[in-house]
Amino acid sequence: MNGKNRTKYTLLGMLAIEPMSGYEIKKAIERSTSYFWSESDGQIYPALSHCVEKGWATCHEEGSKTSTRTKKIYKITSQGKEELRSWLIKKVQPNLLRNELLLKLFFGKNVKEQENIHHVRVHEKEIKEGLNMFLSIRDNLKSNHKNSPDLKYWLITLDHGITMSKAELKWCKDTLIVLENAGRIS
Amino acid sequence: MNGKNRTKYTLLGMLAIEPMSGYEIKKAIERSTSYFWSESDGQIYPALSHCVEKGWATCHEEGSKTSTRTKKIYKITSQGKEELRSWLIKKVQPNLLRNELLLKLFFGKNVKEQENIHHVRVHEKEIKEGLNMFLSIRDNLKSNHKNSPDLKYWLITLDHGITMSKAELKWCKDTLIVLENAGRIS
DNA sequence: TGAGTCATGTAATTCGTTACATGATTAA
DNA sequence: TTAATCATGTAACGAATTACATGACTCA
Repeated sequence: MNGKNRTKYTLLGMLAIEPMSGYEIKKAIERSTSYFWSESDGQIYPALSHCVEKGWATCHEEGSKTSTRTKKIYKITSQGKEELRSWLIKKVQPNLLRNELLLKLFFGKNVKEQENIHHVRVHEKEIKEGLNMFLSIRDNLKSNHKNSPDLKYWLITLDHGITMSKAELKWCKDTLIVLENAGRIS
Repeated sequence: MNGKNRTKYTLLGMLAIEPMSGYEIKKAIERSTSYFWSESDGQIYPALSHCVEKGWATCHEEGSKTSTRTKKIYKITSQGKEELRSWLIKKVQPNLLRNELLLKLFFGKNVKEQENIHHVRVHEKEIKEGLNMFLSIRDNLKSNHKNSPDLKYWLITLDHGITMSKAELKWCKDTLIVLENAGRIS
C-alpha cells in the first residue's frame, strides 16, 4: 500500500472507460495496454473485491439470459474516480527496466558471435511484427472510436509504441552491421 | 530455478570481466548495466554464496593491507563460465514492460490536460539528462577500454540507450504538440 | 466430442525491494 | 568529528507469476 501496487488503479482506469466484468478487464488489458502494462491473472479478482470493499466500485451480478451462469459487472463510483484521479496526478514512478537481450549482449564476448547475431535477428523480427500490429490497431482505433474522449490518449500511447519500434529496428540494423563485420575490419 | 532468476547470471557475467567482491559487483552494475538491468541489494550476497556452492565461482578472503577488515574476492570457474554460456545462448525471455507514464496517459481523459502535459515535460527532461550521460559515458568507454574485448558489446548496449532516448524525445515533442493544441483545433 | 473460450476464483511459490544491523575506513 | 563510502550480510514484507481448481458455453 505504499504507492507501489498499481493493479487497483489499472482496474479503476479500465472501469472509467465503461463498466466491465473481471474477465472483460483482463481482455481489455490484453488488447490495449499490454504493450506497456500488464497485470497477471491472479491479481485481478482479489483487487476487484478490494475496490468494492473500499467503495471505489460497485458490483452487480448479471444472470446470463440463458442459464445460471453469472457475470459480475463492476462499475466505478465517484469515490473511485477521485481515487483514480489522485493517483493520476501523482509523480510518475520510474519503471524498473529489465531488458534481457541487452544483458546478454553486454556479456557477448563469452559466446560465439553467431549467437549474439541470432538474438538480434530474432528480436528484429519480433519488433517488425509488433510494429505492423501497432499500425493496424491505429487504423482500427481511428475508425471505431472516432468520437471517444479516450481516443486522443490511446493514440498517444500507441504512437509511443510505433516510435520506439522504429528506433528499435534502426538499432537492430546498426548492431547487426557491427556484429557481422567483426574481424573483417581493423 | 525455472529460468527466471537471472541474478546469478548477472553475477557470473560480471565475474567474467574480472574477479570482484560483492560490493564491487554492485557498483559495477550501477555504473554499467543499470540503464537496462539492475539487481536489488539484498540479492547479491546470497546469490554469490549460491554460486560458490554450485562450483561456479571460488571465493578467497583478502585481508586489507592495514587492518582486520576483509574483502571477499570472487572468481569465476570454468564450470561457471559454462553455466554462463549456456544461459547466454538460450532464447531471450521477453521483458515485462511496465511504463507507468504511458499507463497514466492512457487514462488521461480523467484529469486536466495540464496534468498530462506536466508528466510528459518531466519525462522529457529526465530523458535529456539520461542522453547526455550516455554520450559522456560513450566517450569515456572508448578511451578507457580501447583494447578490451568487452568494448564492442558495451558500446552496442550503450547505443541502444542513445537511440531509444532520441526516439523518446521525439515522441515527447510530438505528444506535447497534440496535448497543448487540444481544444484549439476542430 | 473435443478444443477453445468464457468466467471466477485460490494457493503456493518465487521474486524483488526495503529496512535493518554492523562496523571499518577515508576525506573534509 | 561527522558524513560518506566501503563492505557484508539478514529479515520482513510486498508483489508477481504460475499452477491449481472448477465448470459452463460455443462451435466445428
